[in-house]
Amino acid sequence: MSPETNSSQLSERSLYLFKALVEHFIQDGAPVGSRTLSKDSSLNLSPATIRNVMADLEDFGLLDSPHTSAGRVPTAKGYRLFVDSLLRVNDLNSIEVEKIAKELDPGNDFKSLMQRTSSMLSDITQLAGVVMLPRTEQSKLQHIEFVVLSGNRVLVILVVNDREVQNRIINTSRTYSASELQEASNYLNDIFAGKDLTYVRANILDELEKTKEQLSQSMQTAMEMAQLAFDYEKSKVNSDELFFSGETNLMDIAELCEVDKLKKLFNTFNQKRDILHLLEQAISADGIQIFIGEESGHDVLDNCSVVTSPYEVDGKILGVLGVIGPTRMHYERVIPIVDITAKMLGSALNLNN
Amino acid sequence: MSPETNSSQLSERSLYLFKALVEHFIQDGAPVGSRTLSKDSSLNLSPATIRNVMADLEDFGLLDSPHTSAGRVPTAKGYRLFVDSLLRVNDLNSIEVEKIAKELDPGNDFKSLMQRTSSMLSDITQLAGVVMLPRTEQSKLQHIEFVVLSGNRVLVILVVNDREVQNRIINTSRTYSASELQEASNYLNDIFAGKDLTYVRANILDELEKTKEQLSQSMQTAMEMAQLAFDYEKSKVNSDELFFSGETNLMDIAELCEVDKLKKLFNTFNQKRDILHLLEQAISADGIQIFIGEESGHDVLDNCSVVTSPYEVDGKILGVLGVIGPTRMHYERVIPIVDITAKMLGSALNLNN
DNA sequence: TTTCGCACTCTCAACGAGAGAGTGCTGAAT
DNA sequence: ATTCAGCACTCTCTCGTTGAGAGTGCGAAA
Repeated sequence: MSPETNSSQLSERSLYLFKALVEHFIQDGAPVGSRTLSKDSSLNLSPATIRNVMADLEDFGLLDSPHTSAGRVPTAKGYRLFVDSLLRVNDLNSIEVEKIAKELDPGNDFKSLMQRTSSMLSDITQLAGVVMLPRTEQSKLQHIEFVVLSGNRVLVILVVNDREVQNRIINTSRTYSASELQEASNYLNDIFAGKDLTYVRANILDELEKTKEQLSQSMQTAMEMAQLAFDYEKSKVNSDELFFSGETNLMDIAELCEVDKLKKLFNTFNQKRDILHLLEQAISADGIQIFIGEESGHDVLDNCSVVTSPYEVDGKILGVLGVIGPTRMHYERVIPIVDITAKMLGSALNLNN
Repeated sequence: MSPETNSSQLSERSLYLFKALVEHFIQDGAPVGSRTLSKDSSLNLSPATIRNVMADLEDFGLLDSPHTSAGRVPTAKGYRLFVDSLLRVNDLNSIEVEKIAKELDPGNDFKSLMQRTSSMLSDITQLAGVVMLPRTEQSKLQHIEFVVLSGNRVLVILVVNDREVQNRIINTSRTYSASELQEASNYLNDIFAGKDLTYVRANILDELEKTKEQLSQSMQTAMEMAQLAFDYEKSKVNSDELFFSGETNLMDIAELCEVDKLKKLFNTFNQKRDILHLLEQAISADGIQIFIGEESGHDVLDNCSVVTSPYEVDGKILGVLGVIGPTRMHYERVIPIVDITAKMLGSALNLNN
């Protein structure tokens, strides 16, 4: 059962044939028979010999046959061995690297960059692209600002992490004047700017106590506002952001083209929850990570593989991006694309700072 | 060819039978034969007689038969007659009205309300829901604010129409201090708050000239910033916002369940352009509008109908919402749902003010 | 004008035959 | 001990056929 069992107990030749079979299957999508493989592989073996080898591989759980006379197909375990030990990844040609670089022009809009990255991934791989931007634990409050709206409503604007802007509207019990709120924001910026959001939340009450004693009206106002604003933040589901694109590319994949499977898959995308969960597993990996078929634990992803890589700025992981496609995908092409995209997105974000 | 031709030249009985046929087809989705209709309709006519009537209806272009021995199916023109002249709309029962009302709790987040409305529509109809929020021509600037970011970047925050917040980051040629920008925003708020965005854009240059003469440094700064900010606005595509949901519901519809049709349809949703175009046509209509099949001019919407209604606040149309489903949908149910949702969304937004 | 009867058309599901692809096993050759 | 040719076997897929079922159109009768 240990992964070593496979590669060590199998002969060089078996592995060579296995690799040839997987490549053939990825190319054609049809079960591969002994005859095909005999003609295909450079070692001159008869179909009969190859059949023996294939029977061994099937015993190891690397291959499966849909039915008695239908050639062999790699299992999830087979794919795992393939991507872990046998696959040789292509280098991307420079034209494609250029293309990726061009699409990742940082620009000024954070979300648009994420969206473009996702689109680019799906475009270039003809699969579904996904970029996750986790709600960072560490959120440094940079600036807080209040704007009076009509009807006892106040717009709170938080600038976080030198990049991200959060807006929320709070209902207040009484009408505040613009100058009052100006004072409040000045005060809050003075004490909380540069602090972590969780710290801010935790210390509002303390500050409120202090200011009560000092009885300054403006500070009192500031604290009231802040409390409302950050309560809202707390109540808000801590939803990370996920940018999909090219889901429809998956509709061409023969393995998935039954409508009800597609429906389940698309529903999963829409809910985001499961995909998030999957990507969160990848966030701690220090490079390309590949989830194959059922391995991921989500049975909608049968016949699907997810190739992911975290992207980082200044050695700090910011998020995860990746590609979702059929298990039968061109890993040797997809892997370097995901890899380089993650790196380039990282540096694009770095420039942005 | 004029719509009157149909209803006037056809006998009462023909129309009655036609209506029965359409209702039957909407229910079952199978072509309706003369025998079925004979048993179904309360007027006691033999199948043969009904066949004669159906032949007439076919001549009028209201019915079609997939093949010689397969009963009849309504054409787009037939549906048009049906929804325009024959349909009697159900009243919604109060439980459903309650349900809609509950989902449309205004809350404070504008976009979330739109999203919830769309979800609710798709949920309750089991079709695809869509809510459009057009980028309003009239955008009153309420407040402008600058925040210094690192690296010569400045965050511009515009509050527009007492509700909407726009963020953009601009690159500046030199570093500005926080107090400089504070002064700038004060100045800009003084002269431009309450004005229309297009007016602001148009008058920045004029003001710039004036301030040049006065040579005040802070005003000069303000104008420079404003110009950068509003140039950005100009370059930004004037993209209206569209909230879809429940697209996957359409995967159950028998008429659409071929994968390549679905793919085209979903691509259309993703591009948004065509759907926007369609909804924009509905914005000037003063109530429910129904696009049937190819009528819409977008051939991906073959076999689809779109039921729309504009929603308004204070008599001013804010946007359009609707439902996309098969031509064979329960109009008598969908129409009142769309209608009441539009009205309730209108009043929810009104409360919000 | 309505209806009955009848011949006709078209689809669909079921069935069976045959081709094609691929296997596993056996026994001989290397 | 490998390797491999031969062979019987199995399974799928396609195609043609067939019969049932549904529905039509038309002409003649009521």
